[in-house]
Amino acid sequence: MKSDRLLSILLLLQTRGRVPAAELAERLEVSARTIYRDIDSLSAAGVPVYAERGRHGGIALLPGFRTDVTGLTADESRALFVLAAQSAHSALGLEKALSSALRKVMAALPAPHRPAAELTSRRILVDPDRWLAGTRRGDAVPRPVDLDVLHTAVFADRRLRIRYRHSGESEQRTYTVDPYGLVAKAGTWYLVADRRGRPQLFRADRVAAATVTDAPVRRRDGVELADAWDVLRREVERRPEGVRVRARVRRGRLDMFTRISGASLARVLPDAGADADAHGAGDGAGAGAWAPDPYPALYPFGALGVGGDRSVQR
DNA sequence: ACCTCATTTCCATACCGAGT
DNA sequence: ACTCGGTATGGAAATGAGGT
Repeated sequence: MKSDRLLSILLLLQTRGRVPAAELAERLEVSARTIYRDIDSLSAAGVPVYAERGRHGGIALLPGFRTDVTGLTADESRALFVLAAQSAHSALGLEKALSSALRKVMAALPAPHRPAAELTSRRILVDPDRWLAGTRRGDAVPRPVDLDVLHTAVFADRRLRIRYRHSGESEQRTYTVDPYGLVAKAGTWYLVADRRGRPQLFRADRVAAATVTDAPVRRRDGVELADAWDVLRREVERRPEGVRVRARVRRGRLDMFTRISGASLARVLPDAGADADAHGAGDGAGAGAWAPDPYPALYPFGALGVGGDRSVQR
């Protein structure tokens, strides 16, 4: 425990410069007295750490002192910061641990690697959750060359010219866009970019061709990938499109049904009675369910079967 | 000179393992 | 079971540096 804390202190000091003992104590959940003892231990171990008294004082490392405990290459460190964007950590209650781990990695990275790792965390997002409407079709993987070009434009801060095929259209359109970054949403890559100053989402596997231009990117002030993504994600999930479906599902399987379909059940119909055996149900009544506007999309076909109009609606 | 804030010193408590 | 030594931790007062 103590050795872990000593390492945390060391890396915090590397990252932040001078830090008051009270702040270290708060962050590491011990008393300031314990922090001072840890500083003594670090000092005894040969770490050039010193305390500065008075107003604006604090604990600091001698200028120029750094540890490099990772041995990571530039690409390896960038890969770590892509992983770090996953919300799964918060779902597991590991958000704090992740933040602490990243702080350690960032602090321990060789100085030349740090800007790239930091940039990666701002230009790449991984959102493992499926769209509310449950997009399942295709799951097409973009040709590597497409993603490479998009990737290059994002990190080189250049405008991008793309030929893009919209959903349901056969012809391609050409756009010049200002990329914020790439987002992996449920395994599908998207380019988040401004087109004529407005944020737009482009599925990477619908980008037929892409060219990185010489023109520098024109991003809106103060807008980061996460902000633009948040706006676009909400827009997509508000869209009232999709397929209206009425399905028969065993009552005991409703929970699994909504989980698999990725949709929220709008209404459970009264017991379908005579149709109860339609799927060989032995455990009770059938239930009709469909999703009304504004979320009418369900894609449960195949997995559970669809009863068509056999459900009874009162 | 006085005040504020950060560090240091002193002392007490808790816990653990080894020895009796 | 008890004692002892070592380690870790926290509270409170003292000390010191810098700002006004």
